[in-house]
Amino acid sequence: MAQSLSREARSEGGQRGDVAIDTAVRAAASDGKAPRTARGERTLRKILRAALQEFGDRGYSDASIVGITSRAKVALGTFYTYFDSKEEVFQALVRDMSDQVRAHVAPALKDARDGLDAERLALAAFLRFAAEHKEVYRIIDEAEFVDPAGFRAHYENTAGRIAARLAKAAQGGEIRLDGSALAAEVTAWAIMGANVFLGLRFAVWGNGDPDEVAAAANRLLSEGLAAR
Amino acid sequence: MAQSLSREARSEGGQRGDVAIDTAVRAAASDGKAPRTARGERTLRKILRAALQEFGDRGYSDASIVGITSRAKVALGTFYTYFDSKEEVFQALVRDMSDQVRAHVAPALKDARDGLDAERLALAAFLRFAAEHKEVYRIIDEAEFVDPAGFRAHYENTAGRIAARLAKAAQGGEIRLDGSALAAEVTAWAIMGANVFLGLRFAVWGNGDPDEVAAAANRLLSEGLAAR
DNA sequence: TTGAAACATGAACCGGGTTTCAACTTTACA
DNA sequence: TGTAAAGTTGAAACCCGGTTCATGTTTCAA
Repeated sequence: MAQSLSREARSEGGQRGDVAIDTAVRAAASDGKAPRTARGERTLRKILRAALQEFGDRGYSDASIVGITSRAKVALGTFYTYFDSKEEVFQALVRDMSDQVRAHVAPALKDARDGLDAERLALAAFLRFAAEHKEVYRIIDEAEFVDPAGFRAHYENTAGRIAARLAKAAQGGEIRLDGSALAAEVTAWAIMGANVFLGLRFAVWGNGDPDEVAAAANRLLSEGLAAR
Repeated sequence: MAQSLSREARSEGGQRGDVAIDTAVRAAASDGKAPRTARGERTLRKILRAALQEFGDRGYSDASIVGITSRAKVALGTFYTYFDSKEEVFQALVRDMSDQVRAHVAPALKDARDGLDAERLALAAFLRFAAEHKEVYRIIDEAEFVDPAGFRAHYENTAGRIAARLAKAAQGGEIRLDGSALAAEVTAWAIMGANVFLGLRFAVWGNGDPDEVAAAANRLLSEGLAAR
């Protein structure tokens, strides 16, 4: 049921450059305010898309429900058919954006020649995504204050995925490994933090070529800084 | 003149664990709303201290002027003797916190045996500071949305300082160096991002021992991940 | 075709927070 | 000691945006 609705609605949305919003649709759906009609799902998607834009370019506190509904071209009250509050849409969006990032990075890993190369490709994919979707970057960052739980979940999941990749590479003997659990977690968080800030500097603000930036960062990661 | 006022006022403030707020005092002072009296400076300091607490534990949008003035134990209207708006105090605070971080990290560098060791000590000092002053961490982070210019300035300055340290170490032949300007900037931002996220994970959220975390991160930085 | 459920509408309500201001108190300095 | 400048006060004006709700429209299944 939900399946067929999704397929129907997706075929009319999805302009170039837009990110999908399926996770948010499902999140809202599991919320007791699920649309039960194709029209309903279409409206929900319009609102979610509009909310992404509104939050993306005005920030949480300057964003307004009127702003969202007028972008979506629906009446003010319609918003409350699908969400209980401003905060709730934002949370739905955060979960979705978290998923978006993962979904855009994952396929890039397929081409990796080895574990370190996977990290390079992951970073390059992330940089490309961040450059093209600054709104997404911004929403996740602002979640630190508006939806701390969602924010934390996003980064813990991301760090967990990095740690898992490193563990696999360590098992294959490709990267050095000192058994300490702390060292493993520190490494994962350090890589993640570096990636996020490189995204801020070179994708969101400046324009560095994603591949060059990723290559430079990868050399640092594999060889370190100490002279031979 | 301002000198003697500062000395006077400082002697009555400064409870244990508090961060200083001198830069913010000066910033406000250069703003046309400078206090011209010892009493005035005392009040300004009370407001700034209160604002730091209020923003620190409620976040920018939940923080209120009433909250600030009642913490400071001054009347609501007094606030507007020193600041034109809520945003303006926040900006003053951001500049100040940026300075605080620098001021707490700088002295730790004196004991460094070499360039890489300096980075280790810098991180350890930062972690200690972040653990003890989560409000400061939070305010700088939230500046991304409330005071983008201040936020950007903070990180560009920080990255610049890291880059300068690395350049010096490279000149001494201690760390490898490929001449590329991009690589140098990528390295500085990567280190900074790693530090910030390690601060979030181990100082603000969890509790990792600053020295152990810094040691683990430093090994990653100097040796990299590639197996021998 | 029809009626019940789902959805859409936007004016009005409402609370909370920022900012103003005129009266009052304290400080500085001659 | 006197007075102008600096600082303090808090009630009230003012603004703005989130949320509600009664009414009207569309959808869907029988």
